[in-house]
Amino acid sequence: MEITINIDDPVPLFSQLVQQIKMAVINKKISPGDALPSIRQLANDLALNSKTVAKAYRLLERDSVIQTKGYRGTFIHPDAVVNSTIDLNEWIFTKLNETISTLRESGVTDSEIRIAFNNALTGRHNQGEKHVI
Amino acid sequence: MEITINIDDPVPLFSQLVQQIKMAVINKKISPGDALPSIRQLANDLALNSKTVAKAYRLLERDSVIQTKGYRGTFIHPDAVVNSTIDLNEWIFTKLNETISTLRESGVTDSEIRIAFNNALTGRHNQGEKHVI
DNA sequence: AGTTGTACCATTACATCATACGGTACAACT
DNA sequence: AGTTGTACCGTATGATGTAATGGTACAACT
Repeated sequence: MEITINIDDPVPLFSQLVQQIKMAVINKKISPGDALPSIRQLANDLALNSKTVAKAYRLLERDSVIQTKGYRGTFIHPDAVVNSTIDLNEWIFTKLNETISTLRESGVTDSEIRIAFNNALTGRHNQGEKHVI
Repeated sequence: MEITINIDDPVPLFSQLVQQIKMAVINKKISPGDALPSIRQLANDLALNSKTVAKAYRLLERDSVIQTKGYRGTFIHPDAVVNSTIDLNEWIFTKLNETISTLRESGVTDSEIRIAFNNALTGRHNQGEKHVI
């Protein structure tokens, strides 16, 4: 498994890692059950911070592409091949697009959508015009 | 119609204007058909930039609270009373919250939601992990 | 003792955006 | 000539979020 990180690539480092590991799974460079290098080991090899690698591993486990077994290390998930082909971002994009389209059709400004989005995401409510009678 | 703008209020100036005009309509300080001060006039009276007032007017017309008739000036919309009580932001907030909840339940990170949201809003696609086979 | 993943504390650089401002110009009216 | 709303150019500031970095610490194992 050869992983190459490009600092000049606009794609975030942790994303490059996620991509390449998924690609390695898809292209059978690594198979379910195989052990992955430890976070610190990989960080050292790629000259990255361990937090960056940890972030990639965390996302990969969320997508069930890898499995961390605590002190025993990290391994490729049994269903890794299938789960590597699933593009979660595509689904997120679609979901958000539906909502945004609905709002736009009602004449809502992109600015207003953005503000409301941030409010919704951060949990706070009623930022802006609180003219409720 | 007395309008007071507070510079120290964290609420944006144009929002304060929108609020106060809607409140004036609700409290019958102004009635449908009444003429509003011109953008430049009001900006001058409140010591605001004309663009700030114009932005408020634009939003008020979008909400059908006022009606601009070009060179003839701006007037209170016939349905202003009803439309002033409608809280569009509430509806936007609810709509976005539904989508965000759905995504979160699927383990999607707030960070990922934010990135996908920006991509969806700016129209661009496939930012981040483009590992599609 | 050394390694595993993980969870905190933190800072830095960079990008994006909202808000508000200023100037200039236009057509259509009084 | 003066006014109306509107549209375009622009700049400046403050806020916010991402990405990436560093250090420290923990329990559970070999």
